[in-house]
Amino acid sequence: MSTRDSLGEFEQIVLLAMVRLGDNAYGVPIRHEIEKRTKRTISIGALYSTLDRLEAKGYASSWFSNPTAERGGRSRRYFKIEPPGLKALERSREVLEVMWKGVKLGRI
Amino acid sequence: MSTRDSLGEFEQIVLLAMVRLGDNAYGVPIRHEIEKRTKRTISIGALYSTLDRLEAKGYASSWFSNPTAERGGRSRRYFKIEPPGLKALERSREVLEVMWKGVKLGRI
DNA sequence: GCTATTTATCCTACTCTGTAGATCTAAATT
DNA sequence: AATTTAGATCTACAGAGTAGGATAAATAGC
Repeated sequence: MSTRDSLGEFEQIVLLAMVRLGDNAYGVPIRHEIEKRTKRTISIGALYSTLDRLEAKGYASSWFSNPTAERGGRSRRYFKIEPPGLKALERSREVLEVMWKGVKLGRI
Repeated sequence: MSTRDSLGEFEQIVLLAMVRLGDNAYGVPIRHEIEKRTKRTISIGALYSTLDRLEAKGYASSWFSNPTAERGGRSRRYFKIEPPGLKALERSREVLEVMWKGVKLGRI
């Protein structure tokens, strides 16, 4: 691992979507939440590989639900942010905050 | 190029350092500004390769100064953010803003 | 029961970004 | 001319971002 240990931008976005969704955080709604809020489409692959990496780093955990009674059967893989993920999110926000502090782009 | 066209986190940080420094934005002070504000060390190589990439994408421009009268001779390569860089910075900020909006990590 | 439909995740492959630090350049000082 | 100082370049690799086709599993309808 690098010495850096802060998050990439997309990792932040995915973690935040997870936080926003709470108990309903699995692949499909996570993707939907990001697309809805950021107005940009994200591919399925982009999402799942990021989720896998977040889990591998201990920033999130996942487990499978029993299938529901709705049509369409594959089990959902639910995600939850873990304490190191929370810390990393905070650090990332702080770093950008100190760099932005006082900057007004309009005046350049 | 990807379809994404927003900035990586470190790219944002470097562009913001450039903005903060105004007329004094060349390698050494850029690095110093980032280390001072974020409290993390960054390697010389990390900085220059990012600067090169930002320039290649048209987000920044650079030019060489005539050497000054100080000891230590190599010309400074000054950097300036360009309009597409400003736009990209704004977009990146907006994306993170909508994802953060209303999130309170303390309550998780 | 078999097939179509629906929901959802997995897999593979590739490009771009992040990171490191040794090396190279060139002027001013001694 | 040797040393010191400021500064940029180079090479190489690890990690994050991106894309979409393939796969899986359940229900609905016949």
